Amino acid sequence: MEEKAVNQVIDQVKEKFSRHLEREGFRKTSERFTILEEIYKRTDHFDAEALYIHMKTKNYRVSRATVYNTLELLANCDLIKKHQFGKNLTQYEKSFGYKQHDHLICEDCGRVFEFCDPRIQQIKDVMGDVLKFSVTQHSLNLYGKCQGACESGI
Amino acid sequence: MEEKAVNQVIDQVKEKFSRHLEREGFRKTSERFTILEEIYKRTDHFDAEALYIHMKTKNYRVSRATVYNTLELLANCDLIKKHQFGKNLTQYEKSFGYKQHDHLICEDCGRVFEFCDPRIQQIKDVMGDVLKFSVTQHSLNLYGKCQGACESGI
DNA sequence: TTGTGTGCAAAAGCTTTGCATGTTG
DNA sequence: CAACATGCAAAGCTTTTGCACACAA
Repeated sequence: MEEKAVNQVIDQVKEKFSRHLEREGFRKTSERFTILEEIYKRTDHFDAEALYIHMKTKNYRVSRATVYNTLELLANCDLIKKHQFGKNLTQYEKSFGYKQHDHLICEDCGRVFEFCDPRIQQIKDVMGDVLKFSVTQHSLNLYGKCQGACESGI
Repeated sequence: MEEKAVNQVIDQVKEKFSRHLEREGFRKTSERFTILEEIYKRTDHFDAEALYIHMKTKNYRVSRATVYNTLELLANCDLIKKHQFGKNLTQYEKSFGYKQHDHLICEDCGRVFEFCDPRIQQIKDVMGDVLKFSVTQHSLNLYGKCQGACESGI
């Protein structure tokens, strides 16, 4: 059953978050776990405001400040990943259990697609070596036009 | 002489900008050319506010609105390139005559370095093909720590 | 002369901060 | 119960917009 799997993942990420908060000496508040749960129940890419609205819609009593605060904490323990897709707006995606991937952004419809290519890892390794730079992370975005859904007017 | 070369480039980019404005039916205002000139006299990466302050310092009478407007025009004709290096702030760099390159950003000191790797072109080609996506541009940033200047405390 | 571009200031959009109150450890 | 987290609203920062005036075509 699909939902069972989702719940399993939610248990795992809560556990991981819990350990992170403990390790760093932060408090385990209900808001933090609720936000994490809602993120993992939902899909794909979102921004802070959308998440805030979502929480409000579900009648949770949270503030923007807490949303931003929690997103920061979750990013710090790799439960979500921060992105910028060409706009001055931070977008997030859940990252637990996801394999490394990069993004294709359609300049027409704004949709975000994902892809993997091992060459990016090679670039990181080689460049870190050559330039005496310890690379911790990267961001690769390809921009263009999706010839599928978008061009057929969907 | 170094300065002579700079002036030659400035003449070339003004010419290119002029043709672009003509083609698109925009007016050739002194502000637009002055901003272009100041960008090409200066170095590397900058943001809109820094450029605005720079113009003010030089006693040019310009507004932020015109700076933003002109940056947009220059980006549209490939005389400058827009970037976001992990902050919600658009940064720019002159791009005329520069070969394709990507960026390494030091998470400690914020400095931006450049590198080239042909593999990125392969990724663009292959992914565009596989995913039926016409890739027009990309952005690849590597984040980490520069073991040189930064770690020795400079 | 006509209408686009400009300067200025105000507004908008995303994010952070200050403060009083609530909750965790 | 002490310190940290929260909610709320205000402030901050980057970017955009509205309007009257200036100037390119």
